[in-house]
Amino acid sequence: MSTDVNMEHAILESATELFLRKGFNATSTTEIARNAGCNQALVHYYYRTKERLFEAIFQEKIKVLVAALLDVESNDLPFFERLAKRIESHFEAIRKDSALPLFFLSEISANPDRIDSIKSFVGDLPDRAIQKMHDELNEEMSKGTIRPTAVKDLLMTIVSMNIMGFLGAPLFKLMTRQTDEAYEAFLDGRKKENVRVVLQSLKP
Amino acid sequence: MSTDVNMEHAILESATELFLRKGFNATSTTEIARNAGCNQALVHYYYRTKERLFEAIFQEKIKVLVAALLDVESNDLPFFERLAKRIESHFEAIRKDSALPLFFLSEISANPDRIDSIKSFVGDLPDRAIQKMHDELNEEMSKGTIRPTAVKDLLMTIVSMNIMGFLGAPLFKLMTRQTDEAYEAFLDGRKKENVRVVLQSLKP
DNA sequence: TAGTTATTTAATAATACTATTAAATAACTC
DNA sequence: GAGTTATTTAATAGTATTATTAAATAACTA
Repeated sequence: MSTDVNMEHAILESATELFLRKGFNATSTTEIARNAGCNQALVHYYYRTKERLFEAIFQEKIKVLVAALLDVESNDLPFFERLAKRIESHFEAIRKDSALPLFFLSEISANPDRIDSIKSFVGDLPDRAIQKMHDELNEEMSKGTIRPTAVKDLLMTIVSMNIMGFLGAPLFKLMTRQTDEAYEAFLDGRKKENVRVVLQSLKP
Repeated sequence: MSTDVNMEHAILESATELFLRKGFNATSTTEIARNAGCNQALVHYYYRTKERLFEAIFQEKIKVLVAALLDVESNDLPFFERLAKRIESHFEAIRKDSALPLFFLSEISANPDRIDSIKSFVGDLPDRAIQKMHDELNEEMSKGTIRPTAVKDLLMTIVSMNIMGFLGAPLFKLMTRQTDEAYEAFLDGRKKENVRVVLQSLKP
């Protein structure tokens, strides 16, 4: 935490950390203030309400998520290599902010209205990304290089494979009795494994 | 809710529903009581504290989870068919209680101590299941019918594929603009798709 | 039916939390 | 440096929450 030259920012960082780890309801503005090193009233001075503070963070994190899903502006590699690159890039994006998936899923579950906040934000970006992928898949299918494949299924498979290792970390560590280090190493291997599984699943 | 012949049970059901949907912190004993149709003090009469009530439910749901992961007492089919059966059975187990994965993941994230509660409960069950699968895989590998495969990777792939469709439902529905019905149909298809992807990933 | 125990409620103590206000301090402007 | 604005704090109103207690009601037992 940068020496509070900017307390407003320190509060945002403190709140981000706590909201991501413990969720909206389990985090109090008192705790946010303590963690940021200021008086509790200051949290309200800058953000008026806990809800607004949360919204600010939620919106910011939606940006990160959307970027992670779509930013993979790909090059002119052949299909399979291009796809491999995207999967790896998606994997790395999640690794960088690995608390995000659970954060979104639980906050949406606890308060479904928040999905509107996402809806208005992402607009038609997903549609365009899906359309693009659709075209790419069609081209390969007509060449017979991949089996008939629905975009939704491919996307679901990629996201499933890439997210679960991070999402389920505590439970997997427990079930497989792995230390934190061993699990980190395991995750490293998953990146390649995910690519392999997805690509192989497309083979005719 | 069965006409409260048994209010203790009604409270448990009410709390289960609310805890699963909104999590521990977002659920008050007042709400649990209202939802069960009784006075708030009765919740404490039967369960003393909110924490104990939660523990009771958490423990009960661990049983369900463990059963879902391990109960697949399989028959004497050939390897690939046996595995397919297990994957489908796992998929159905999750579908039956599809709020459980998020419930565990978020409660553990919000309060990591809860993992001890799981640890003491499951004992060496995971170890034995993993060992068993390990033996089965080794047998196939030595016959050359599957590629070299680590149990952990195979398990992670199966769980990833089977859980994500339920876990990510709200977000996937949003991203792909599917109605609830369309998404249900999509999930139906996922069961077979998951089996296909996993089996294909084992091919040498 | 009288007495005993179990269930349920109303009332409330104790606490924690969000948000506001007024005052104090620091930073800035001219 | 005086005046103005921005930042920060202490104090607190208002509310919700968990948990307890004592009393009321229902169920059971002999």
